[in-house]
Formats: sequence, structure tokens, C-alpha cells
Amino acid sequence: MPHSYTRETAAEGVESALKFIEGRWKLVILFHLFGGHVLRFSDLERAIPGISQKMLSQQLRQMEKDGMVRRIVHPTVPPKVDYCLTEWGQALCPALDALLTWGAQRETMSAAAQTEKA
Amino acid sequence: MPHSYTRETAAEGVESALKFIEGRWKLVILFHLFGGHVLRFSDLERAIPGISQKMLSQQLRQMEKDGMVRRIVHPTVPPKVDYCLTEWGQALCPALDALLTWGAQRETMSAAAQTEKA
DNA sequence: CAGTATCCCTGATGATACTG
DNA sequence: CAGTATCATCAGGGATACTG
Repeated sequence: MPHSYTRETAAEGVESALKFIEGRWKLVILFHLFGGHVLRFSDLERAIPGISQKMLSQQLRQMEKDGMVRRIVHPTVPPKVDYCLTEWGQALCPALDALLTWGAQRETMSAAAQTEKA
Repeated sequence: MPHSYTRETAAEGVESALKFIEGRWKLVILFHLFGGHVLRFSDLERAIPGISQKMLSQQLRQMEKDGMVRRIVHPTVPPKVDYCLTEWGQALCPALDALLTWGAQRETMSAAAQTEKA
């Protein structure tokens, strides 16, 4: 690791990074917006089965506040609101990819087949 | 991303990877074991202020079950138990580093200074 | 030393209903 | 359409006490 972190600050740093993507629906939303997609509230609602309006709204607000998502309100009737990722939001991609890769190594790298779990 | 995942399976893949490191103390424990360190239960207890025996034990058990941590029991009196990372546990390092890097980019990349939050 | 066993409490999420 | 408001639920975690 090319950083000058101590164990403690590194752990804290990762923890605070994780806070941005923790939340039952954040990753699903993220993956729908990756690639520069611009989606309306109702698009996301339809794209994500099982999510409630409350949760969709709540997670989007947090992500907006955190600076991952941009919210664009069109002052029309009926209302229209677009969502897309910020530059920083897009920048999450490599990190998630690294996580994906790590997870995929589990079967490969585990010396002995441990307990199976979902 | 060099993978052949759909949005949905990618989100699920990352979610399941995240489950392995979710837990109030997992990352702190991880960072104490990175670098091949071998620590006893009491070492970790002392190294991690604020953790209770219940939590330390619980998190270690999960990590062991998940295949990230190896638990070595020495059949002595009094008992002695060593903990270290498995190969797969060590392999988490690059992913956490990517997360750290992403988090660190927040101030740099955010167009406008958004709401400040811990 | 290295844990278990209990009890409690809070925050995150879900279900449902209502609105500018 | 794009939300907000309320209420109910539940798992994760904390505090404390006990044990092979």
C-alpha cells in the first residue's frame, strides 16, 4: 500500500469509504447509473424490483448529499427528476471491481473447503 | 470492467463480497492481522480499545467461518489461541486500498463543496 | 486465557397511506 | 410523477456476568 496510514487510520479510512456505499439499495442504484446513465425516479423504481418509494428516495438523498449522485429537477408539471452519477461516483467503479475480484477468488484460494455459506 | 456480469449480478457480487467485511470490528481486526501478523486473542483485545470479548470472539468466528482468518488452538493450560489471515484474507488488501483511494478522492473530485459530514 | 450466556437498545429497513 | 409521513419489525451491537 502506497499510503502513509497507520493501521488505525487505514481501518478508519476504509470504514468511512464503506459508509458511502452501505445501505440496502445503494449498490443496486449505483450499478444502474454506472456508465453515465441518466434515469428518472420512476425508471429506477421500475428497474429495482422490491424497492419502496421511501427507500429509493432515502438512498438517493444520501448519495446526493455524499456527492456520489447528481439530482436534476425539471420544473415541469408533472414533476420530472433525473439522477446520474457525479465524477466521484463513477470513480467508485475500480474499487467495486477489486471487491468483486476478491470475492470471486474465494473458492479458488481457500485451502480447504470451509463451511459453505451464501 | 473486464467481467461478463450484468448490472444485477455485479451488484449482488459486490454485496456478497461486502458481507464478508461488514461488522463493527472486522476491518480493525483485519488491519491488525495484515502483513502476516499472528496475534493471540488477548493481543487483539488489547490492541483494539473498546471491543468486548463477545464482539471480538463473534467477529473472529465469522471471519474464520468465511475463510478469511485461521484460528490456531494450542492445547495448553492456560489456553492459547493464535489468529492470522488466510491467503484469501490477505488478498483483500488491494481492494481495501482501492476503497481508501476512492474515499480520499472525495474532496479532490467533488465539483462543489457539498454538505460536510463525518 | 479465551471464551459463553443474557438482557437490552437503537438504527436500518419494510409496509402502508397520503400529497404538491 | 415524485415524493413524505407513520408505524411496526428485527438484527447488530453494547453491557454485564459467568466458566472450562
